[in-house]
Amino acid sequence: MSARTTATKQKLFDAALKLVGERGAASVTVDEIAAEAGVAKGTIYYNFASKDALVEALLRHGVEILAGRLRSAEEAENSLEALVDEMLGFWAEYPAFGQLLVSELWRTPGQWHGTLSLLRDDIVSIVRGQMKRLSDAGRLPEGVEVGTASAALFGTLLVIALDWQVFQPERSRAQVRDSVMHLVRGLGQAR
Amino acid sequence: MSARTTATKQKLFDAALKLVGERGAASVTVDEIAAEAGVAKGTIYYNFASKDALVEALLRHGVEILAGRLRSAEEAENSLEALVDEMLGFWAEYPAFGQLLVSELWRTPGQWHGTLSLLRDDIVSIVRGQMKRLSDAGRLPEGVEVGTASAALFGTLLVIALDWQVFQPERSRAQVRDSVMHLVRGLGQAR
DNA sequence: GAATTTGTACTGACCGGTCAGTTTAAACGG
DNA sequence: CCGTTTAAACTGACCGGTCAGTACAAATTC
Repeated sequence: MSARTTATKQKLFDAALKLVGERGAASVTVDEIAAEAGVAKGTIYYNFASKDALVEALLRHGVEILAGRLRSAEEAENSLEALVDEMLGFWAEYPAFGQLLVSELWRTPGQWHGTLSLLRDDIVSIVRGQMKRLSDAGRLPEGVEVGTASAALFGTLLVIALDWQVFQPERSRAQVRDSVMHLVRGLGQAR
Repeated sequence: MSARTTATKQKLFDAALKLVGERGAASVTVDEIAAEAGVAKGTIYYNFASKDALVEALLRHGVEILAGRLRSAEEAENSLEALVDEMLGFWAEYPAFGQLLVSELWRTPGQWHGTLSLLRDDIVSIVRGQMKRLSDAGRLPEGVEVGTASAALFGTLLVIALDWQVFQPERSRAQVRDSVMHLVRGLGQAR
Protein backbone atom coordinates (compact mmCIF):
# COMPACT_ATOMS: atom_id res chain seq x y z
CA MET A 1 0.00 0.00 0.00
CA SER A 2 1.53 3.29 -1.15
CA ALA A 3 2.08 6.24 1.14
CA ARG A 4 -0.41 8.15 -0.93
CA THR A 5 -3.10 5.53 -0.42
CA THR A 6 -2.37 5.41 3.29
CA ALA A 7 -2.77 9.17 3.52
CA THR A 8 -6.07 9.06 1.65
CA LYS A 9 -7.43 6.32 3.88
CA GLN A 10 -6.37 8.27 6.94
CA LYS A 11 -8.21 11.35 5.68
CA LEU A 12 -11.28 9.19 5.10
CA PHE A 13 -11.05 7.65 8.56
CA ASP A 14 -10.79 11.06 10.18
CA ALA A 15 -13.73 12.45 8.23
CA ALA A 16 -15.90 9.37 8.69
CA LEU A 17 -15.12 9.16 12.39
CA LYS A 18 -16.13 12.75 12.98
CA LEU A 19 -19.41 12.55 11.09
CA VAL A 20 -20.42 9.01 12.01
CA GLY A 21 -19.60 9.55 15.67
CA GLU A 22 -21.72 12.68 15.80
CA ARG A 23 -24.73 11.59 13.83
CA GLY A 24 -24.67 7.81 13.51
CA ALA A 25 -23.59 5.61 10.65
CA ALA A 26 -26.97 5.36 8.99
CA SER A 27 -27.70 9.05 8.70
CA VAL A 28 -24.36 10.19 7.32
CA THR A 29 -24.11 10.20 3.53
CA VAL A 30 -21.14 9.11 1.48
CA ASP A 31 -21.12 12.50 -0.25
CA GLU A 32 -20.74 14.20 3.12
CA ILE A 33 -17.81 12.00 4.10
CA ALA A 34 -16.15 12.72 0.77
CA ALA A 35 -16.66 16.47 1.20
CA GLU A 36 -15.38 16.43 4.80
CA ALA A 37 -12.29 14.52 3.72
CA GLY A 38 -11.73 16.83 0.75
CA VAL A 39 -11.81 13.90 -1.64
CA ALA A 40 -13.93 12.86 -4.62
CA LYS A 41 -16.73 10.41 -4.01
CA GLY A 42 -15.18 7.99 -6.49
CA THR A 43 -12.08 7.80 -4.32
CA ILE A 44 -14.09 6.32 -1.49
CA TYR A 45 -15.34 3.57 -3.76
CA TYR A 46 -11.88 3.05 -5.16
CA ASN A 47 -10.54 2.41 -1.64
CA PHE A 48 -13.51 0.69 -0.04
CA ALA A 49 -16.08 -1.70 -1.42
CA SER A 50 -19.03 0.07 0.19
CA LYS A 51 -20.07 2.51 2.87
CA ASP A 52 -20.47 -0.39 5.30
CA ALA A 53 -16.99 -1.64 4.49
CA LEU A 54 -15.59 1.81 5.26
CA VAL A 55 -17.30 1.89 8.65
CA GLU A 56 -16.15 -1.63 9.45
CA ALA A 57 -12.55 -0.73 8.58
CA LEU A 58 -12.93 2.33 10.78
CA LEU A 59 -14.08 0.17 13.68
CA ARG A 60 -11.13 -2.19 13.25
CA HIS A 61 -8.71 0.68 12.92
CA GLY A 62 -9.92 2.37 16.10
CA VAL A 63 -9.82 -0.77 18.19
CA GLU A 64 -6.35 -1.53 16.88
CA ILE A 65 -5.12 1.83 18.12
CA LEU A 66 -6.78 1.37 21.51
CA ALA A 67 -5.44 -2.16 21.96
CA GLY A 68 -1.96 -1.02 20.97
CA ARG A 69 -2.02 1.76 23.53
CA LEU A 70 -3.28 -0.49 26.29
CA ARG A 71 -0.46 -2.95 25.62
CA SER A 72 2.10 -0.14 25.68
CA ALA A 73 0.67 1.16 28.92
CA GLU A 74 0.84 -2.31 30.41
CA GLU A 75 4.45 -2.61 29.36
CA ALA A 76 5.33 0.71 30.95
CA GLU A 77 3.56 0.01 34.23
CA ASN A 78 1.94 -3.31 34.96
CA SER A 79 -1.11 -2.16 36.90
CA LEU A 80 -4.84 -1.78 36.55
CA GLU A 81 -4.54 1.93 37.26
CA ALA A 82 -2.23 2.42 34.29
CA LEU A 83 -4.72 0.63 32.08
CA VAL A 84 -7.62 2.75 33.31
CA ASP A 85 -5.67 5.94 32.84
CA GLU A 86 -4.65 5.04 29.32
CA MET A 87 -8.16 4.08 28.37
CA LEU A 88 -9.62 7.31 29.69
CA GLY A 89 -6.98 9.19 27.74
CA PHE A 90 -7.93 7.36 24.58
CA TRP A 91 -11.61 8.22 24.94
CA ALA A 92 -10.70 11.83 25.62
CA GLU A 93 -8.65 11.89 22.43
CA TYR A 94 -11.19 10.11 20.22
CA PRO A 95 -14.60 10.99 21.66
CA ALA A 96 -16.34 10.33 18.34
CA PHE A 97 -15.01 6.78 18.36
CA GLY A 98 -16.60 6.25 21.75
CA GLN A 99 -19.92 7.48 20.40
CA LEU A 100 -19.67 5.21 17.40
CA LEU A 101 -18.76 2.21 19.50
CA VAL A 102 -21.40 2.70 22.14
CA SER A 103 -24.14 3.04 19.58
CA GLU A 104 -23.19 -0.09 17.66
CA LEU A 105 -21.66 -2.46 20.20
CA TRP A 106 -24.84 -3.73 21.79
CA ARG A 107 -27.07 -3.84 18.71
CA THR A 108 -28.22 -7.41 18.70
CA PRO A 109 -28.13 -8.59 15.10
CA GLY A 110 -26.54 -5.43 13.69
CA GLN A 111 -24.44 -5.55 10.55
CA TRP A 112 -21.24 -5.22 12.53
CA HIS A 113 -22.17 -7.42 15.45
CA GLY A 114 -19.80 -10.23 14.46
CA THR A 115 -16.86 -7.92 13.95
CA LEU A 116 -17.63 -5.97 17.08
CA SER A 117 -17.83 -9.07 19.25
CA LEU A 118 -14.28 -9.96 18.27
CA LEU A 119 -13.04 -6.43 18.77
CA ARG A 120 -14.70 -6.21 22.16
CA ASP A 121 -12.97 -9.41 23.16
CA ASP A 122 -9.59 -7.93 22.19
CA ILE A 123 -10.00 -5.10 24.65
CA VAL A 124 -11.78 -6.99 27.39
CA SER A 125 -9.14 -9.71 27.39
CA ILE A 126 -6.43 -7.14 28.05
CA VAL A 127 -8.40 -5.79 30.99
CA ARG A 128 -9.05 -9.33 32.15
CA GLY A 129 -5.32 -9.99 32.27
CA GLN A 130 -4.89 -7.27 34.86
CA MET A 131 -7.98 -8.34 36.77
CA LYS A 132 -6.61 -11.86 36.90
CA ARG A 133 -3.44 -10.58 38.54
CA LEU A 134 -5.48 -8.89 41.25
CA SER A 135 -7.60 -11.97 41.67
CA ASP A 136 -4.59 -14.27 42.01
CA ALA A 137 -3.15 -11.94 44.59
CA GLY A 138 -6.43 -12.23 46.51
CA ARG A 139 -7.06 -8.54 46.15
CA LEU A 140 -10.50 -8.83 44.59
CA PRO A 141 -13.59 -8.87 46.84
CA GLU A 142 -15.13 -12.29 47.02
CA GLY A 143 -18.16 -12.77 44.80
CA VAL A 144 -16.66 -10.69 42.03
CA GLU A 145 -15.92 -12.73 38.94
CA VAL A 146 -13.05 -11.74 36.71
CA GLY A 147 -14.96 -12.14 33.45
CA THR A 148 -17.92 -10.05 34.51
CA ALA A 149 -15.81 -7.46 36.26
CA SER A 150 -13.51 -6.82 33.32
CA ALA A 151 -16.40 -6.48 30.87
CA ALA A 152 -18.12 -4.16 33.29
CA LEU A 153 -15.01 -2.06 33.81
CA PHE A 154 -14.56 -1.59 30.08
CA GLY A 155 -18.19 -0.58 29.58
CA THR A 156 -18.17 1.64 32.61
CA LEU A 157 -15.10 3.55 31.50
CA LEU A 158 -16.67 4.05 28.11
CA VAL A 159 -19.89 5.54 29.46
CA ILE A 160 -18.15 7.58 32.13
CA ALA A 161 -15.97 9.13 29.44
CA LEU A 162 -18.97 9.87 27.24
CA ASP A 163 -21.04 11.24 30.07
CA TRP A 164 -18.20 13.45 31.11
CA GLN A 165 -17.76 14.91 27.64
CA VAL A 166 -21.45 15.38 26.93
CA PHE A 167 -22.97 16.31 30.27
CA GLN A 168 -20.14 17.42 32.51
CA PRO A 169 -17.58 19.05 30.19
CA GLU A 170 -16.63 21.49 32.94
CA ARG A 171 -14.84 18.70 34.82
CA SER A 172 -11.17 18.36 34.01
CA ARG A 173 -9.75 15.09 32.78
CA ALA A 174 -7.72 14.84 35.97
CA GLN A 175 -10.85 15.14 38.11
CA VAL A 176 -12.61 12.40 36.19
CA ARG A 177 -9.56 10.20 36.26
CA ASP A 178 -9.20 10.64 40.00
CA SER A 179 -12.85 9.80 40.61
CA VAL A 180 -12.52 6.62 38.61
CA MET A 181 -9.26 5.81 40.34
CA HIS A 182 -10.93 6.04 43.71
CA LEU A 183 -13.40 3.43 42.63
CA VAL A 184 -10.78 1.21 41.06
CA ARG A 185 -8.37 1.52 43.95
CA GLY A 186 -11.21 0.69 46.27
CA LEU A 187 -11.82 -2.40 44.21
CA GLY A 188 -8.17 -3.36 44.04
CA GLN A 189 -7.54 -2.95 47.74
CA ALA A 190 -10.65 -4.52 49.17
CA ARG A 191 -10.15 -7.11 51.83
CA MET B 1 -57.83 10.37 24.20
CA SER B 2 -60.08 7.41 23.39
CA ALA B 3 -59.34 3.84 24.46
CA ARG B 4 -58.93 2.95 20.80
CA THR B 5 -56.26 5.60 20.28
CA THR B 6 -54.46 4.55 23.43
CA ALA B 7 -54.38 0.95 22.21
CA THR B 8 -53.06 2.00 18.81
CA LYS B 9 -50.33 4.14 20.33
CA GLN B 10 -49.36 1.26 22.58
CA LYS B 11 -49.07 -1.06 19.56
CA LEU B 12 -46.95 1.55 17.83
CA PHE B 13 -44.72 1.96 20.86
CA ASP B 14 -44.22 -1.78 21.12
CA ALA B 15 -43.42 -2.15 17.43
CA ALA B 16 -41.18 0.91 17.26
CA LEU B 17 -39.32 -0.07 20.41
CA LYS B 18 -38.55 -3.53 19.09
CA LEU B 19 -37.32 -2.39 15.68
CA VAL B 20 -35.61 0.83 16.71
CA GLY B 21 -33.86 -0.85 19.62
CA GLU B 22 -32.52 -3.58 17.39
CA ARG B 23 -31.46 -1.60 14.37
CA GLY B 24 -31.31 2.05 15.32
CA ALA B 25 -33.76 4.86 14.74
CA ALA B 26 -32.30 6.03 11.45
CA SER B 27 -32.32 2.70 9.66
CA VAL B 28 -35.81 1.57 10.55
CA THR B 29 -38.48 2.67 8.09
CA VAL B 30 -41.92 3.94 8.96
CA ASP B 31 -43.40 1.24 6.73
CA GLU B 32 -41.66 -1.42 8.81
CA ILE B 33 -42.98 0.00 12.05
CA ALA B 34 -46.48 0.10 10.59
CA ALA B 35 -46.21 -3.51 9.41
CA GLU B 36 -44.86 -4.70 12.77
CA ALA B 37 -47.69 -2.95 14.58
CA GLY B 38 -50.27 -4.35 12.14
CA VAL B 39 -51.41 -0.87 11.24
CA ALA B 40 -51.47 1.24 8.08
CA LYS B 41 -48.73 3.75 7.51
CA GLY B 42 -51.24 6.58 7.53
CA THR B 43 -52.21 5.69 11.07
CA ILE B 44 -48.74 6.55 12.27
CA TYR B 45 -49.03 9.99 10.74
CA TYR B 46 -52.50 10.35 12.16
CA ASN B 47 -51.16 9.76 15.67
CA PHE B 48 -47.75 11.39 15.40
CA ALA B 49 -46.50 14.40 13.49
CA SER B 50 -43.43 12.63 12.13
CA LYS B 51 -41.13 9.67 12.55
CA ASP B 52 -38.95 11.77 14.85
CA ALA B 53 -41.95 12.73 16.95
CA LEU B 54 -42.83 9.06 17.36
CA VAL B 55 -39.34 8.21 18.58
CA GLU B 56 -39.32 11.17 20.94
CA ALA B 57 -42.67 10.11 22.41
CA LEU B 58 -41.25 6.62 22.80
CA LEU B 59 -38.27 7.97 24.68
CA ARG B 60 -40.47 9.99 27.04
CA HIS B 61 -42.80 7.06 27.56
CA GLY B 62 -39.97 4.69 28.46
CA VAL B 63 -38.30 7.07 30.87
CA GLU B 64 -41.65 7.75 32.49
CA ILE B 65 -42.08 4.05 33.20
CA LEU B 66 -38.56 3.71 34.54
CA ALA B 67 -38.83 6.77 36.77
CA GLY B 68 -42.19 5.56 38.08
CA ARG B 69 -40.75 2.20 39.00
CA LEU B 70 -37.74 3.70 40.70
CA ARG B 71 -39.96 5.92 42.84
CA SER B 72 -42.12 2.93 43.78
CA ALA B 73 -39.06 0.91 44.67
CA GLU B 74 -37.77 3.76 46.81
CA GLU B 75 -41.10 3.93 48.58
CA ALA B 76 -41.07 0.21 49.29
CA GLU B 77 -37.50 0.13 50.54
CA ASN B 78 -35.45 3.27 50.93
CA SER B 79 -32.03 1.97 49.90
CA LEU B 80 -29.56 2.14 47.07
CA GLU B 81 -29.74 -1.62 46.70
CA ALA B 82 -33.47 -1.52 46.03
CA LEU B 83 -32.92 1.13 43.38
CA VAL B 84 -30.22 -0.91 41.68
CA ASP B 85 -32.33 -4.04 41.72
CA GLU B 86 -35.33 -2.27 40.25
CA MET B 87 -33.26 -0.68 37.53
CA LEU B 88 -31.67 -3.95 36.53
CA GLY B 89 -35.13 -5.48 36.40
CA PHE B 90 -36.34 -2.73 34.12
CA TRP B 91 -33.49 -3.21 31.68
CA ALA B 92 -34.12 -6.94 31.70
CA GLU B 93 -37.75 -6.32 30.85
CA TYR B 94 -37.17 -3.69 28.18
CA PRO B 95 -33.80 -4.54 26.64
CA ALA B 96 -34.65 -2.74 23.39
CA PHE B 97 -35.22 0.46 25.32
CA GLY B 98 -31.73 0.17 26.73
CA GLN B 99 -30.33 -0.23 23.25
CA LEU B 100 -32.25 2.78 22.02
CA LEU B 101 -31.17 4.92 24.94
CA VAL B 102 -27.52 3.99 24.84
CA SER B 103 -27.25 4.71 21.15
CA GLU B 104 -28.87 8.14 21.37
CA LEU B 105 -28.06 9.47 24.81
CA TRP B 106 -24.51 10.61 24.12
CA ARG B 107 -24.90 11.86 20.54
CA THR B 108 -23.66 15.39 20.82
CA PRO B 109 -26.02 17.55 18.77
CA GLY B 110 -28.48 14.77 17.98
CA GLN B 111 -32.10 15.59 17.27
CA TRP B 112 -33.15 14.33 20.67
CA HIS B 113 -30.29 15.73 22.70
CA GLY B 114 -32.40 18.36 24.43
CA THR B 115 -35.14 15.93 25.37
CA LEU B 116 -32.69 13.27 26.40
CA SER B 117 -30.75 15.63 28.67
CA LEU B 118 -33.92 16.31 30.62
CA LEU B 119 -34.90 12.65 30.76
CA ARG B 120 -31.44 11.66 31.91
CA ASP B 121 -31.69 14.22 34.69
CA ASP B 122 -34.99 12.69 35.84
CA ILE B 123 -33.36 9.35 36.42
CA VAL B 124 -30.00 10.55 37.68
CA SER B 125 -31.63 12.83 40.22
CA ILE B 126 -33.46 9.87 41.73
CA VAL B 127 -30.21 7.97 42.04
CA ARG B 128 -28.56 11.07 43.43
CA GLY B 129 -31.13 11.22 46.20
CA GLN B 130 -30.03 7.83 47.48
CA MET B 131 -26.36 8.66 47.02
CA LYS B 132 -26.87 11.80 49.07
CA ARG B 133 -28.26 9.73 51.92
CA LEU B 134 -25.13 7.60 51.91
CA SER B 135 -22.95 10.65 51.71
CA ASP B 136 -24.67 12.38 54.62
CA ALA B 137 -24.25 9.25 56.67
CA GLY B 138 -20.53 9.36 55.89
CA ARG B 139 -20.71 6.05 54.12
CA LEU B 140 -19.20 7.20 50.86
CA PRO B 141 -15.44 6.95 50.36
CA GLU B 142 -13.80 10.36 50.42
CA GLY B 143 -13.01 11.80 47.00
CA VAL B 144 -16.21 10.44 45.52
CA GLU B 145 -18.58 13.18 44.48
CA VAL B 146 -22.30 12.52 44.59
CA GLY B 147 -23.04 14.08 41.20
CA THR B 148 -20.41 12.14 39.36
CA ALA B 149 -21.05 8.92 41.19
CA SER B 150 -24.79 8.87 40.52
CA ALA B 151 -24.35 9.60 36.81
CA ALA B 152 -21.71 6.91 36.66
CA LEU B 153 -23.90 4.39 38.47
CA PHE B 154 -26.77 4.97 36.09
CA GLY B 155 -24.55 4.58 33.02
CA THR B 156 -22.80 1.59 34.50
CA LEU B 157 -26.02 -0.27 35.21
CA LEU B 158 -27.18 0.44 31.69
CA VAL B 159 -24.09 -1.00 30.05
CA ILE B 160 -23.82 -3.91 32.43
CA ALA B 161 -27.39 -4.87 31.60
CA LEU B 162 -26.75 -4.58 27.86
CA ASP B 163 -23.48 -6.45 28.01
CA TRP B 164 -25.14 -9.20 29.98
CA GLN B 165 -27.96 -9.59 27.47
CA VAL B 166 -25.77 -9.43 24.39
CA PHE B 167 -22.54 -11.10 25.38
CA GLN B 168 -23.27 -13.15 28.49
CA PRO B 169 -26.88 -14.30 28.15
CA GLU B 170 -26.02 -17.53 29.96
CA ARG B 171 -25.76 -15.63 33.23
CA SER B 172 -28.95 -15.47 35.24
CA ARG B 173 -30.44 -12.19 36.32
CA ALA B 174 -29.76 -13.11 39.92
CA GLN B 175 -26.07 -13.64 39.19
CA VAL B 176 -25.74 -10.30 37.51
CA ARG B 177 -27.67 -8.57 40.26
CA ASP B 178 -25.48 -10.13 42.92
CA SER B 179 -22.31 -9.09 41.12
CA VAL B 180 -23.49 -5.53 40.92
CA MET B 181 -24.66 -5.63 44.52
CA HIS B 182 -21.18 -6.65 45.64
CA LEU B 183 -19.80 -3.56 43.99
CA VAL B 184 -22.53 -1.29 45.34
CA ARG B 185 -22.38 -2.71 48.85
CA GLY B 186 -18.64 -2.26 48.75
CA LEU B 187 -19.19 1.34 47.81
CA GLY B 188 -21.85 1.94 50.43
CA GLN B 189 -19.88 0.39 53.27
CA ALA B 190 -16.44 1.74 52.58
CA ARG B 191 -14.63 3.35 55.46
C1' DG C 1 -87.01 4.86 14.89
C1' DA C 2 -85.44 5.40 10.18
C1' DA C 3 -82.61 8.64 7.72
C1' DT C 4 -78.90 11.74 7.82
C1' DT C 5 -75.01 14.18 9.60
C1' DT C 6 -70.76 14.56 12.21
C1' DG C 7 -66.37 13.30 14.28
C1' DT C 8 -62.79 10.22 14.88
C1' DA C 9 -59.73 6.69 13.54
C1' DC C 10 -57.73 4.43 10.00
C1' DT C 11 -56.26 3.07 5.08
C1' DG C 12 -52.93 2.45 1.29
C1' DA C 13 -51.72 4.16 -3.26
C1' DC C 14 -48.93 7.68 -4.59
C1' DC C 15 -45.32 11.51 -5.04
C1' DG C 16 -41.02 13.80 -4.76
C1' DG C 17 -36.67 13.82 -2.88
C1' DT C 18 -32.57 11.47 -1.32
C1' DC C 19 -28.76 8.60 -1.46
C1' DA C 20 -25.69 4.40 -2.36
C1' DG C 21 -23.42 3.05 -5.93
C1' DT C 22 -21.90 3.28 -11.19
C1' DT C 23 -19.81 5.02 -15.18
C1' DT C 24 -16.64 7.49 -17.88
C1' DA C 25 -13.10 10.25 -19.58
C1' DA C 26 -9.58 12.85 -18.30
C1' DA C 27 -5.75 14.29 -15.17
C1' DC C 28 -2.10 13.33 -11.90
C1' DG C 29 2.10 11.48 -9.80
C1' DG C 30 5.90 8.55 -8.49
C1' DC D 1 3.33 3.72 -17.47
C1' DC D 2 0.28 2.20 -13.96
C1' DG D 3 -1.96 2.92 -9.84
C1' DT D 4 -4.60 6.53 -7.97
C1' DT D 5 -7.58 10.46 -7.94
C1' DT D 6 -10.94 13.75 -9.99
C1' DA D 7 -15.28 15.70 -11.57
C1' DA D 8 -19.66 15.18 -12.99
C1' DA D 9 -23.50 13.08 -14.68
C1' DC D 10 -26.52 9.25 -14.09
C1' DT D 11 -29.43 5.25 -12.26
C1' DG D 12 -32.75 3.19 -9.57
C1' DA D 13 -34.28 1.65 -5.28
C1' DC D 14 -35.97 3.30 -1.24
C1' DC D 15 -38.38 6.13 2.10
C1' DG D 16 -40.71 10.04 4.62
C1' DG D 17 -44.68 12.26 4.17
C1' DT D 18 -49.41 13.28 1.84
C1' DC D 19 -54.11 12.83 0.77
C1' DA D 20 -58.51 11.38 -0.99
C1' DG D 21 -61.31 8.17 0.57
C1' DT D 22 -63.36 4.32 3.84
C1' DA D 23 -65.38 2.52 8.29
C1' DC D 24 -68.18 3.11 11.88
C1' DA D 25 -70.34 4.71 15.86
C1' DA D 26 -72.59 8.38 18.21
C1' DA D 27 -75.40 12.38 17.74
C1' DT D 28 -79.06 14.84 15.33
C1' DT D 29 -83.17 15.49 12.69
C1' DC D 30 -87.77 14.66 11.15
